[in-house]
Amino acid sequence: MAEAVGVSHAAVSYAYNRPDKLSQQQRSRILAVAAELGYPGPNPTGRSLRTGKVGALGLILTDSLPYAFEDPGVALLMRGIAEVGELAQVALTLLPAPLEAVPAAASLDALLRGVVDGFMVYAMPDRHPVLDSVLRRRLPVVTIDGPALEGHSRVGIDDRGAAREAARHLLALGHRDVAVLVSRLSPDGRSGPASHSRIAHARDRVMKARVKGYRDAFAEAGVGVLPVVEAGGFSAAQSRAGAEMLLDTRSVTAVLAATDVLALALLDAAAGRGLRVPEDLAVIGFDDLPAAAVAGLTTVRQPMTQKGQEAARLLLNTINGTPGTHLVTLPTELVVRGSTGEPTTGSTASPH
Amino acid sequence: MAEAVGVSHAAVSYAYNRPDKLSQQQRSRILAVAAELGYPGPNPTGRSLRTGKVGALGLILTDSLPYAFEDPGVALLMRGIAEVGELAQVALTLLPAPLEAVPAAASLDALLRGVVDGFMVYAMPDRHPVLDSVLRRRLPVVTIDGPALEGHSRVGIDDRGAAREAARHLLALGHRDVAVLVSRLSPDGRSGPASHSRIAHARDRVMKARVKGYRDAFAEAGVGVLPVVEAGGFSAAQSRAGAEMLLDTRSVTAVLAATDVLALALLDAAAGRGLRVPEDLAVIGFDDLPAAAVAGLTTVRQPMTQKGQEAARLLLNTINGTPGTHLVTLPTELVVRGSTGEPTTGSTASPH
DNA sequence: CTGTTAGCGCATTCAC
DNA sequence: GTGAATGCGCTAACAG
Repeated sequence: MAEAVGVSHAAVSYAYNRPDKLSQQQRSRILAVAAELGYPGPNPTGRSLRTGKVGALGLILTDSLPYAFEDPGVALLMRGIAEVGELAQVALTLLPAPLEAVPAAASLDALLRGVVDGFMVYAMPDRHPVLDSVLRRRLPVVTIDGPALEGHSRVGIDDRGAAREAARHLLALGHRDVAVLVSRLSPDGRSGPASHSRIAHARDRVMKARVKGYRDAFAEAGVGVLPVVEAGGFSAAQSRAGAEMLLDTRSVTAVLAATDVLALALLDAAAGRGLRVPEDLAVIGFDDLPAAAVAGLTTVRQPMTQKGQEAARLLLNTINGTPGTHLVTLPTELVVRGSTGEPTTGSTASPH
Repeated sequence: MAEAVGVSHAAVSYAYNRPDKLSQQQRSRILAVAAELGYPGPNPTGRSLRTGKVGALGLILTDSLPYAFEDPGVALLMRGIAEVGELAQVALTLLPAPLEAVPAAASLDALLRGVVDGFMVYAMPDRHPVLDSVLRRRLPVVTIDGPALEGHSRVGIDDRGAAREAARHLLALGHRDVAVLVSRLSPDGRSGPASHSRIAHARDRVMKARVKGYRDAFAEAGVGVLPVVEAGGFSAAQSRAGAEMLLDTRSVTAVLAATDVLALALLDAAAGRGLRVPEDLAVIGFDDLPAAAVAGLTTVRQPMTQKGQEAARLLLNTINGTPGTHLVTLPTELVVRGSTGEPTTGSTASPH
């Protein structure tokens, strides 16, 4: 503390944080000297150590960060988080969540080192190693669409119920030959038709819940078969490949796409084959991304931005000492646009 | 340090950070006790205070954070940053940059408190108060498309040259009645036709440079008039309003849109009026966002992701002690698609 | 190999 | 009002 130039130590601290505890004159003199000496003001790290607060919320996304920015849904989520973060004057720290393949010790470290006041965990598959690391930090945690963590708040939607509603819509229109397209059921890179067992052991809770919802509706209606195809991941390339694969292997009048990204890829793939939507192929998505409206996609709307807001608010509250854990379930809504209609008598979407 | 349970203080630290400096047995014993006691491992804040490093890169965006997530270009930039950051095992911290209107003292504080090892500043207008705060921190800084800061590295493109090339393309096609649409010249919310003086005093360097480039080409060609219309901001809504305004007030055969977001809005607005592109209206954008390819937009490609990568690398190097400041200028390229063509003899795009 | 010592920069007591 | 002392949790350097 080089500010021995006149006054003593704590006075400097007061000058910055407690203007009331110092004489006006003293304060401005200190600030002037500081400016002259190029003293940058209280060091945030020192302050954090002392106060125990950092002023940053950590956000952990599945898979690698770089990919996350490809996902329009993530952007909406972050927007919501940023809105309340900005109001509360806290920063948003994106933590690099290591891929599962990486040896735990090496890169989970980075996460453990993250200087934040709490974590938000988005769409993490069950039993992902990162969860242990997060829990070990003993900081406030809020999961979003993630696993329910003992003693921590969670925000999400009723994925199963919403998916059920989407499937009912298709059934009501008369579709019986329907397939499901999901991004992935477990983070192991596998793609292609998914067996019952694979679905039963799915680690991606959101995808699993949506598949369950679709099946609920078909079971209700007494329509037995509902094949599930897995794209293998969330990226645009994987989504497109999954769409092509489904169209290659299945002869259906409609597809239940578990995300809008998949549905949009399906629309492209269908157009590439000269299939008319919805006459030859009806498509229903999930999420209601901005692009869905443009494409005229029938889909399930979920309030992604609000999800982010809620999560950030919940986390902030916990950080600030409000006790209690909350489970917030946000509403969804089926949005019917032009990509769904009654099936034509002969299915023209045939294999190859 | 409650770990007086057997060994002494620093040994615990070694157990976590320097396995080689401890006997295998000692180490595992410490770790076992830690697990039992629920000791979360070394506290990141304490470590940071001691080592002087945090493990996080700060990113400061113009205007408010929430809006930034609406901008597809920002997503690409962050993607690049995240790629490098993930490799280097550092987190990315998004700092809330206060709006200019807000009284400086209040919210610049949050920024000063940001616990990071260095800053990346994106597209900051000249003389924005946030710059002072950043500089005051005396941490490494890299600006992206931002003002050139004395002694700090910078990455950008040749906006003026690239814009010149875009304008030349239009001139070569035979267009003479052309208008420029920019998002904003200064962050004061003004929209509408921009006077020469307003352009000359523009604080948004990127927009200003592009306008200059457009003008260069028209001056070269001896075509005098090149009206500039300002949308007032970057948002989708403002872009659309700006596009409508331009179409309302100007009778032109082509528009030089200073960003793809504006160009895309223009395409929509034109479609809404039944104008054919490029026959009735030629449009050229800037950035080459993914959406530009889909829309068949002629535009200037700039490597946004690479911008992020370079900036992050530069910052990381500086943080790690590599001396020197660098000015990196990335290449651009004119991408001709379907939105530009020769003007038809009679301009059909008439006011109202 | 192991334990001890000494700050990193700060905010908060408490005494004056 | 102001100044001096204390400890937040850690790691680097040194001494055993």
